[in-house]
Order: sequence, then C-alpha cells, then structure tokens
Amino acid sequence: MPSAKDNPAAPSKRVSPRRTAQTAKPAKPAVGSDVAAVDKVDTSYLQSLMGYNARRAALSIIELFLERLAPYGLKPVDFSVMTTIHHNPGVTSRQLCAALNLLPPNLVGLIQSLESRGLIERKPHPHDGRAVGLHATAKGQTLMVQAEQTASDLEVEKTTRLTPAQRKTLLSLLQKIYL
Amino acid sequence: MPSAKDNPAAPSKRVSPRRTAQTAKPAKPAVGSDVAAVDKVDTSYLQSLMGYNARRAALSIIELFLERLAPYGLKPVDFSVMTTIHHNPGVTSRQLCAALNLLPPNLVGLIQSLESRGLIERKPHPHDGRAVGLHATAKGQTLMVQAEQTASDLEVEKTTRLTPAQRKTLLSLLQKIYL
DNA sequence: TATTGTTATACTCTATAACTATA
DNA sequence: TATAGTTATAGAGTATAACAATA
Repeated sequence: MPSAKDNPAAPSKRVSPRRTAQTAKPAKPAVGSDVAAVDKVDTSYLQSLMGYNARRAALSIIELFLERLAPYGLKPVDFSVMTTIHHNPGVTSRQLCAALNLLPPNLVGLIQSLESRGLIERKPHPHDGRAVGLHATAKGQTLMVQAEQTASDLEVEKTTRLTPAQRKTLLSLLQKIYL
Repeated sequence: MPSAKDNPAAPSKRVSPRRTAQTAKPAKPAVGSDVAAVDKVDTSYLQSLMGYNARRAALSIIELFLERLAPYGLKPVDFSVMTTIHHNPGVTSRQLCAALNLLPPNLVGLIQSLESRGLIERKPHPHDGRAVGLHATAKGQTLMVQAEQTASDLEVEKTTRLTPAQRKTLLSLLQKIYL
C-alpha cells in the first residue's frame, strides 16, 4: 500500500476535507399541528428519477474516491485521463476529449500538470505533425497500477450491498443510458 | 406544454448551450505503425468502475434535463429544492440540506431566488423561532406539476433502451449505493 | 452550549471565444 | 478549409469560516 511518502509525485494541492454526511434528526414525535414535513421529508418523487439517483450515487462514490486517491494526487478526472493514457500509449488529447467527454481547454493544464510530475511524456505523433502522443512514464505506470487497485477496492467497498451479479447488472444498465 | 411565455417566472439567467457530443472519428484504418491507441481508445477499465459509469450516466441525463427544464427556469438543484418544498409544505432549509445533501450557504441564494420569482413563500415556523417554513405558492405548485411531468418524460426518453423492469432495478440498485 | 439561517469569500469545475500551427 | 493544441477568461458549482438570533 502506497503512502504519500512513496508518491512524491503527489502535488501540493490540498484535497478538500469533505464534510461528513449530516446525521438525520432522531425524529421527534410530530405534534401534528402543522402540515406534512415538519419532521420527515418525503423525497419519493426525486427517488423515482434516474438522474437524481445516478447523481447521488456518483457523488457518494466520488466522495470516497477523493479521500482514497488523495495520496496519489489524483482526482477523478486526473485518474480517468491517466488510466486512459496508461492503457492507450500514444493517445492524443483530442482522443481523450472524445473518449472521456472533456473539453480541450480543460485538458491542457491537466496534461501539463501530469507531465511536470513526471507521470507522462509527450512524444511527436507518427503521422500527424499537429498532434502529440501521450505516454505514461515508468513512474506513471507504477503509480497507476497502485491507483487502479485502490480505486477498484474502494468501489467494491462502496457496492458492498450489491451482489457481484447485481454489480455487473448495474454497470451494464448505466452504460445503456450514456453510451 | 408550457413555453417561456407561459412562465414569466423564468429568470434571465441564460442556460449554457451545451455542446453536442463530439462525434467519434470514422475510424481510419490503422496502419499499425505505432502502439495501441492511434485510432480506437480502450476505456474498458474505466467502464468497470461504478463511479465512472454513474457519473457519465448522470451527466448524460442532466444534459437533456437542462435543455428541457430551461423554459421553467429550473436547473437540477433548483428543481430538487422546489419539488421537495412542493411535496413537503413547511419544510425548513435545514431539512432540505439534510435530505438533498446541500450546504446551507449554497441554499440561501437559491431560496431567495425562488421567493423573488413568487414560486415559494417563507412562513414562520410553528414551533421554532429560528426556523422558517417554506411553502410553494399557487404559482409554484402549477409550475412544478408541469416541470415534474417534463422531467419524468425526459427520463423515460433517456432510458428508452431499458425495459420498465430494468429501469426499476436500476433505481433500486443505485439507491443501495448512496442511501 | 447547540442550532437555524445568513454573509462573505475562496476554490474548483466547466464553458466559450479566439489564436497558432499543421493537414 | 478543417483539425490539434493552446490561451485567456467567464460563469456555475461547491466549499469553509464566522456571525446573529433563537433554542
């Protein structure tokens, strides 16, 4: 298990200490004087919406992701970019944008940061003088092997209430929405 | 179906014209000179992560949500707050924060905006002098009945590739992650 | 002392417009 | 003319600290 010390590549940027989920009130008995929602809040309609549930689930996982991946100096988008470069040596910025649904201007600083940390290298593209091929360095590859393991572990932990079959089903159904 | 004209409450804030998804290249035949990812990008690892898939699915739905709900002047969080007030008359800011995972300072401006648009009213809380009960006005109720129908329709459209049973399963599995 | 609501503010994320170098 | 990468910048979203009024 890597520590911050093992990964001097971790930048100085602090990770915001996410607030803990606010504990719900112990449900005082309602005196029934007013209307409905004095004690319990009904969110049943929102819970029928896929967008709401997908967003809440994603944020819940991302919250833990930020905490566990902080030692690697990787936030979700950094991780997505690094892992895509790791598994696709020579990939270009433009391809990353298309694959990950990012905008080119937002990728520039990110790429520069990863390069200055020694995690990736930029090499001339073999066929297109405009493009630049991105490659994970040995250091970047080592980092990502560890980071990917950490991410996978965290995900298993977050989906502990799902059976492996349900987890597979969930991934498949989500992809039917956005792919 | 309501138009912007039917809803003068819609604020002047413009809704960002979301860029259309970038079309993937028509896949030139690879000349096989370099490494892997010159043409096709492998994102199979990312697609095994729940957080990635949940986020992509959520953003995909939210993109259409922004477009369809723009005539009502409601963005996702505005909608969540309004629908919760609508279904829980008298609910307080603090309860909204707990139920929707929002931070109190970020709710202040939102509530003020909804009030100035005449969609909600703030009434003294019956039992707690510190708190303020939030209520949808007649105008707000009318707006939300329409907005909720629009949101539900859009969600059905976004989940066309899912059977009703799969849709129900997906909602249930997502809730097992964040609830 | 604890909580509700608020102000001020800072940081991050995401978006658009416009430029350059190359195809 | 179209595309890859970049620069500058604006806007939205999300976070913390600290305060007043009330419990």
